[in-house]
Amino acid sequence: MTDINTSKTTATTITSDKFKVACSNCNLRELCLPMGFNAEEMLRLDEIVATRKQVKQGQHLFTNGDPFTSLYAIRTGFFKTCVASEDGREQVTGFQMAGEIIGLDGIVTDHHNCDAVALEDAEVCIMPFSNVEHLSREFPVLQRHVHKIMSREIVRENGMMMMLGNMRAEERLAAFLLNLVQRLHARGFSQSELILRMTREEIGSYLGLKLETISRTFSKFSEDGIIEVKQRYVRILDADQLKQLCNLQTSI
Amino acid sequence: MTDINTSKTTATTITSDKFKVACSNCNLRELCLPMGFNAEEMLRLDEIVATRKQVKQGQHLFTNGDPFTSLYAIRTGFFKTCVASEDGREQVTGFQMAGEIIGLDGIVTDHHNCDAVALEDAEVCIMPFSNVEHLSREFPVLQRHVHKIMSREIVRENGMMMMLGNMRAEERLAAFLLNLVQRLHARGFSQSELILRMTREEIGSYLGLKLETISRTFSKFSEDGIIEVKQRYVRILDADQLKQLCNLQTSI
DNA sequence: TATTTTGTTTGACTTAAATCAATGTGCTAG
DNA sequence: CTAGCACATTGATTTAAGTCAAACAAAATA
Repeated sequence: MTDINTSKTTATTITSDKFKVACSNCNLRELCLPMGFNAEEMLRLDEIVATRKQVKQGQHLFTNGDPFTSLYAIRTGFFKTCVASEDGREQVTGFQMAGEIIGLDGIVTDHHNCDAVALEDAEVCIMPFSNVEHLSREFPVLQRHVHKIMSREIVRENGMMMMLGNMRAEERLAAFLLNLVQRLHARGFSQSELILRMTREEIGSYLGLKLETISRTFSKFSEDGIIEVKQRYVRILDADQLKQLCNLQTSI
Repeated sequence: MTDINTSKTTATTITSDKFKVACSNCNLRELCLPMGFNAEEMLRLDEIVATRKQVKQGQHLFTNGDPFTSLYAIRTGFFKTCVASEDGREQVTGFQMAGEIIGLDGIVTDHHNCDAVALEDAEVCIMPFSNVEHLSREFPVLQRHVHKIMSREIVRENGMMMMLGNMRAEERLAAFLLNLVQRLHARGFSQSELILRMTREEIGSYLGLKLETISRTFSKFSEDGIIEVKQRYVRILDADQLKQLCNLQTSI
């Protein structure tokens, strides 16, 4: 377990390289660095990411109905977003990790339309949306980036609709694992092993399945030699077979 | 059938009032009218909606993989958007009517990530996205509006995920009908009757169900006196019961 | 008008996943 | 160390929706 995404155990050892990679996308300042800004422009961009916030495991970053003021760029930690129906059924709509943005759901109504909950201790950058908009007017490259972030979320959710509408349990779980591992890999973690930050029930909610089905499907994959599972630890033994299982393009 | 959304039969009779309402949202010029722009500013905004395009029934407005250059504001007609998996399964991701925007899926990758198909003869405004971005920098109110359009789509898709992940066939169809009729009502059409522009199969694809299930559920609703169905014509007899069936907030 | 074609309804049967239930596992805290 | 708790696994059974198939209706075409 050298390379794995065990934040608590290895958080102190991941000091420079890993951390830089993991956070390379995590706020707009770092993000715009490779876009050729000068020092002064960088300072301006810093205005929108000056404030940081710690969120303890289990705590809500925001809740459905909260007034919308800011987007949040995740620096460290892991979140879920979920919506609830009137009669209490809950649907996890996404899992977000370092470098990803939460809060886009609030723009349209000026209040949030889902809950964001930390699945482990986390740190976020608070980006007041009026600042984002103001600076977007000044820096076209930032404006385009904000648009891309929103468009990416729309495309991701299109893929989720395909998954929930058309795919069988095995396909869904395969696509889910591949997507997770791919995103972790882009942050410098292993391609073949990961620690799940969520329960079987949360995975089930996300994939439109019950927790028992998730458990059974994990066991099936394990028996077939496709993965090795032990509690939250998952190692991918046969990525090709996993890819074959899901004909969905998890490209984004 | 006085008030119903029969575009072909009544298109010529809907000249002034109805047409204005139906199209009140249909492009940025009309949309920004109530925002207090002066004539000169209006002319500037006209730049991005100068071009119109006709799309015949069955034709693609754009196709997955097409280079992304523009958003499209629907003036008249009805579209579906859909994504396909590698093995050919198709998922309808949305139905769009006059006043709504298509093409947001293309921003993130500079090419489109779904197909947009006209379900009846349609006219759209072509809005080159670079123009939209340019003018957004100049007019904060337009910038905010563009952000809201994207956020609304994200929230809508969150609701779809709840639907596809948690709701039963009856709930899905009830929510679908209520949503359609509500959007039509906002455009000046009847609250209680509508003409479906799509097949049972397309409804099924959208709702994650098979066409036979759609047909059976229509029949069930009809037997229960909740709706009257005859082919594509639907009249809602008991909206309350329909609302009770779906505990989903179809607010947006 | 006759004839395909396309879309819809309905019935009989199957199945994937849900539900219900029991047991197992590994933390956490006293 | 062990008691309690949250989470996970596995088995038995049920069920909502899918599948297969036939008949029907409406629209398009000849």
